[in-house]
Amino acid sequence: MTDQSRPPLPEFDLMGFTPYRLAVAAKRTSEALARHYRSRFGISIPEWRVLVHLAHSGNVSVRDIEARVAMEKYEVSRAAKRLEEAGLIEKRVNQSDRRLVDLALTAKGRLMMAELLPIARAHQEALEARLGDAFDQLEAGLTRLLEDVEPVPDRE
Amino acid sequence: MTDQSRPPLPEFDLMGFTPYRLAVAAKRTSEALARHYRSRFGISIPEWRVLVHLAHSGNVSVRDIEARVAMEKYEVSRAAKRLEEAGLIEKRVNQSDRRLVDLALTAKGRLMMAELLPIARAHQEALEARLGDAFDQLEAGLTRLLEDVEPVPDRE
DNA sequence: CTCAGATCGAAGCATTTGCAACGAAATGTC
DNA sequence: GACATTTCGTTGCAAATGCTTCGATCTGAG
Repeated sequence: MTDQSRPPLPEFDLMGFTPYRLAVAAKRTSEALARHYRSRFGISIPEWRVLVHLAHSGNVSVRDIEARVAMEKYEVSRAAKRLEEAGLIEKRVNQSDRRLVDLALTAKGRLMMAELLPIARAHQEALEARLGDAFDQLEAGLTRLLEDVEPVPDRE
Repeated sequence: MTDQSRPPLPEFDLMGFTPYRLAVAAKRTSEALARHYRSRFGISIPEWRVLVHLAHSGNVSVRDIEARVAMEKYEVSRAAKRLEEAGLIEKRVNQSDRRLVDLALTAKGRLMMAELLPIARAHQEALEARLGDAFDQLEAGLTRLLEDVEPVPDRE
């Protein structure tokens, strides 16, 4: 019943499977920084993404962030809720369209980001330095991949 | 209080941040296939990884899989539990070391993988074809990244 | 103006995840 | 052999996630 050799299964190497490799690479490269802002500020990755977006885009709605960052709207909504509870952002109903909620960093949030962004940048630079030439190749590949592969094909 | 312009925050572009780009790339490239085996067989990504490993490695323990695939042992354990319940693998206590649990595909599991592996391979080939030259660059970058960046640095 | 339909964001609910603690079994020490 | 230590795998519990539904608001047609 646990026959592992009868009909020869097609060879398939997970280590050479690009989606898998990308997942591992994503996890490894984000681990160190994520751990940092997690232990230092209690921030999760979705929250971090929202914060970064707010850091250079002033007032934006949940919808705006959903459109730009690769996040579902409920992720943005929940991240925003936690960030508001933590006093890092402020939510305000947009007066010209009251369905929209404008998000903006509070002073506290700005302070935190002022500390965090340089660290993130340093991480990026460290990664670039470590990979050397391979970094440019990686980026070229990623650029092609991200521009080409549809965001959500959504077929069954 | 929602002052978004006072102390000029460092510029930081999330779209150019490699960990973010990798995460998006990983999600997009795995989406289509994951949806496929999910709707067709009710398999999740962790389960898929365990299955692939078993497909070409005969009897292995949870520990073995944890070491090879980028998964925590509890993920492997839980995936194995679900796969056993689904009748796709069999768990058997290793007789020479009874702490170990040997995992192996059942006939049903082998049959499923015989159908799934060619599809996965086709996805891989489609991706390679679509990216063209950029694929080789991507792979070169990933190879460097994966061999170089430590699995779990684990510093505070 | 009225009302159907679309859009925005929040929330309920079931499932999954991460972490820590645990029991069982093996190993090493005396 | 007795006992502390380590290894293996599982599980309890709290938190996070994904999906769907919901209410509120806006838009457009008549």
